[in-house]
Amino acid sequence: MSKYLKKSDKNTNTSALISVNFSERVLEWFYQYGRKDLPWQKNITPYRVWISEIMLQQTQVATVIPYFERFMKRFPTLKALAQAPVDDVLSHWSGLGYYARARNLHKCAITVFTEHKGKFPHTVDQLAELPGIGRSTAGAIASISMGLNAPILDGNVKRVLARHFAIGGWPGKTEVLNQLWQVAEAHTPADNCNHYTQAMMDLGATLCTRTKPNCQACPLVETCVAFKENRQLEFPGKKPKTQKPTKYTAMLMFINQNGEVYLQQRPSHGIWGGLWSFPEVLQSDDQTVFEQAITENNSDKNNSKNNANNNGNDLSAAIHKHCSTLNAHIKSQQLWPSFIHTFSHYHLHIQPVLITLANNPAHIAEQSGQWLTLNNQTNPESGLGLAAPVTKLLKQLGDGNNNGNEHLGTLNLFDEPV
DNA sequence: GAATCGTGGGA
DNA sequence: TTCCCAAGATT
Repeated sequence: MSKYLKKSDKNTNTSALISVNFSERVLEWFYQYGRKDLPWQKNITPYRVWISEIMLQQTQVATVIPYFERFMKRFPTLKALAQAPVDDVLSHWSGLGYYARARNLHKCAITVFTEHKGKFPHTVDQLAELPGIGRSTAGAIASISMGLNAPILDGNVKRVLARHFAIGGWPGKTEVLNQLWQVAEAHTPADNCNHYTQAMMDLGATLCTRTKPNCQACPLVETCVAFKENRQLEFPGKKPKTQKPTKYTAMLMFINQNGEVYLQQRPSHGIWGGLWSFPEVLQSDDQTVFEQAITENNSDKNNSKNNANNNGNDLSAAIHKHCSTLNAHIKSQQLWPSFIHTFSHYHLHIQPVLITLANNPAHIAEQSGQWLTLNNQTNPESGLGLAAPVTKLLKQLGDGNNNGNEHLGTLNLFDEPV
């Protein structure tokens, strides 16, 4: 029994008539005005549609297109993806964000390859059991690439349905979401479901936009409750806003005499899971604590023994600890301008520290890090997944130690050696 | 039910 | 500048 089985009495009498009329108008509009030339709309296969749907989760079409092209070139088939190292997959995902999508994508490819003989299962329920595929993505894959009758409920469809049926409240609330799924099911047609799915997304993306909806051109304008009452912008309900906290960290950019930099792989869970990044020290939720740890070094260099705050938790101590572990000898170091990187749920204040070494430390087997040449860190050629701020810093390093940076004059230079 | 999980573009 | 949020899923 399907989790998403329609109730037999869902479409009755007038609602059935509206339903038929609703989808017919949407389809008619689509055949004339819908998008049909997006990369994943050519050579439609479950594999290509799946990749596109995962990339498009919480990500705009314009952003996805170049990633999709590169990804398909590197991983043309499910088998190619299943057999690739996860680092390679993450490197082709670098910059897209939500990296669990890439890890699940790889896991899913392996699952389909080994447990389903390389073919995606042809039911929504089975698709939704696969890693990274939820109900809406399963519906999209099933309808678009397999011709099955299945509803979807992405951000576009939520907006169209919420306005047309005046369904209030934030869709993040379960009750609102359930209402939207109910009308999504009720109006998904038995025939041409593949085109209907595409059509609803196009409607939301090109006409029923968040601001300035083009209602005059909409095939649903005659029955749209929000239009009739001129309340389009009230739907869908807004997410309650919360203030994002700020966290603090220092990134240690070690560069050896060969011009190689030291990166280490992050744990597979948590932020930037599985990506490669600079060693981080002095992580804190407290601005004052962090800034004191940063500035203590050069503010009181001649009196460090008498400084009550110099308790070993400052930047200098953290750097020496890392150098000891890496067998690195410091030649010089400097603070680069700090900057803010904003995530979906917090701000991260990043203080980069460039540490130029006087030697070339040997690789240590039991450590998760490795020394990498600087010039080919640009994704995806690096073969490693890199977080956006790391890519940015590596680029600045490669461009010649921050030359041309207007903020260079504000750098605080350490004495050397510390 | 509430948190977590990225990034870049547009208003 | 600041805020919102885009083809959501998972824990």
